[in-house]
Amino acid sequence: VESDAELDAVLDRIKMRTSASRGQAIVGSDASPKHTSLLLDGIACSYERLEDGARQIHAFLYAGDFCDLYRQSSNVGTIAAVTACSIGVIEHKDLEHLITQYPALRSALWRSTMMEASISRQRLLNKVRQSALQRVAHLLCEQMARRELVGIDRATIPLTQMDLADAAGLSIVHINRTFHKLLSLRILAKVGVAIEVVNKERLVSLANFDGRYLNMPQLLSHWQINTEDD
Amino acid sequence: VESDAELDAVLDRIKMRTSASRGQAIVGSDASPKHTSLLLDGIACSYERLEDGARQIHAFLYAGDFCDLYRQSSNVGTIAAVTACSIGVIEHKDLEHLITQYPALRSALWRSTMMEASISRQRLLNKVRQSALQRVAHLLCEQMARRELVGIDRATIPLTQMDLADAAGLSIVHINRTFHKLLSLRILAKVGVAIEVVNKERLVSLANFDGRYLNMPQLLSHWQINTEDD
DNA sequence: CGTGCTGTTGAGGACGATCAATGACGGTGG
DNA sequence: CCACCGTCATTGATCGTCCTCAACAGCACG
Repeated sequence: VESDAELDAVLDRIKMRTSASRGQAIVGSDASPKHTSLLLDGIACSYERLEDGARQIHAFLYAGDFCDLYRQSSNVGTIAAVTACSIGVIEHKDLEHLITQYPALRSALWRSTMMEASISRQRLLNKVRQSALQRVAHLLCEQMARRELVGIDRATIPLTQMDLADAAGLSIVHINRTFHKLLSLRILAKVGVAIEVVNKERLVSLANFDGRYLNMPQLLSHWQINTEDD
Repeated sequence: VESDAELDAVLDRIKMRTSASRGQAIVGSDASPKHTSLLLDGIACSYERLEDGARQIHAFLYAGDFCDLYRQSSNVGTIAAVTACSIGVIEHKDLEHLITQYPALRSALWRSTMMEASISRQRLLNKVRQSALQRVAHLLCEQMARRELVGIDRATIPLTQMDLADAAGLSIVHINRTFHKLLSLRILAKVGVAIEVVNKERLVSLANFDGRYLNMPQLLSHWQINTEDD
């Protein structure tokens, strides 16, 4: 998400690397750990357990995302691996040094916070009053867009139907039926446990997806811009 | 939302006051006006028109809220008066002067942006997989909490059932039935066109409402705090 | 060879949308 | 004063979407 120089500087500060496999927690409910986790590879998700035991997925994380940014704003919650993940750990102290050294870093962090906010707002629109078909389509479009931003071209999204269900807020059974409808429409295809998007145009038009909300930097108003140059 | 000294300074810069009555737009879809509107009195809402003509209300605004903060993050949208409103207009130039003069102002603006993000995230949780009864209850709890923050004690919320419907994403008909259920539970009462909360405890427990997410300042992590002292 | 996770399929039922009609109230113009 | 209109609230009936319960198939892993 950051530019080259800053990225290298950040990667330099990674003291320790961990890995996690599907289902394992990356960041638990520790109040305030002394370190920050940066997702280096794989897909993770930020979720919350509801009273009835259901799992509500707030967001999916890709390589380059700071895990704790997502947690702070959702107040409470867990970050867990969705696919095999590799995680870098950075000390808070080091990160703060970096921020004073590279002011652009702070803006980058802000930008990703804003992006997450924008995503959840967009989701809000799409969850209410939209059919399950559109919800799922939109969710998949969002993943495609995020993957592109991180430089992944493969049209294969390694999410299970359960992941979709928990993220879309629909029952597994209904996700399955919806999924099959998308199969019969030749929009998706099955690749083992993963989902392949075979007709992106139709997916986008079905979801009424407008990826612009993911590219916010230009859209930020003068106040945000102000914070960048001090 | 701001503290005394800053508030006075801001109010001092108000060049012009406008008023709007129910339904009138306060901020239209102007790309980038040269001024910023501050809601001084009344209730407004930030909404968006969907393709099918339905109105989706993103947020309700109370006295002290900057209208444009809400618009920037929802990308596009309109701010309209829900009750009779009084609006103060501030030039961008003046506002920027104020920000350099009172650094705390910037944090205040950020905080309210974050609060809005937090609200929409919370809404997301409550819209999906919650019954209409709980959705409405939660929405009303949110309004009560926001009103308290602004210093309004009256338990009478001047929203029509249509406003509720558009904000909750439910049909007017169903809102009406839900509303009557809340009446028969002795949780709400009718006061003319407005809604009165007669049993707040039960409303809160029904909605499973945890107002903590509205008081974010303490929750903000070190990165946010950093932006306050430079 | 059992156990667990994921996916699949059927049947019944709850919730909320939509359509349609009606009532209540306030304002406006004749 | 009254007829007319617009907004908001109310109520009934029907229907589609999605949930829940329940059973079962495929597959990996021990």
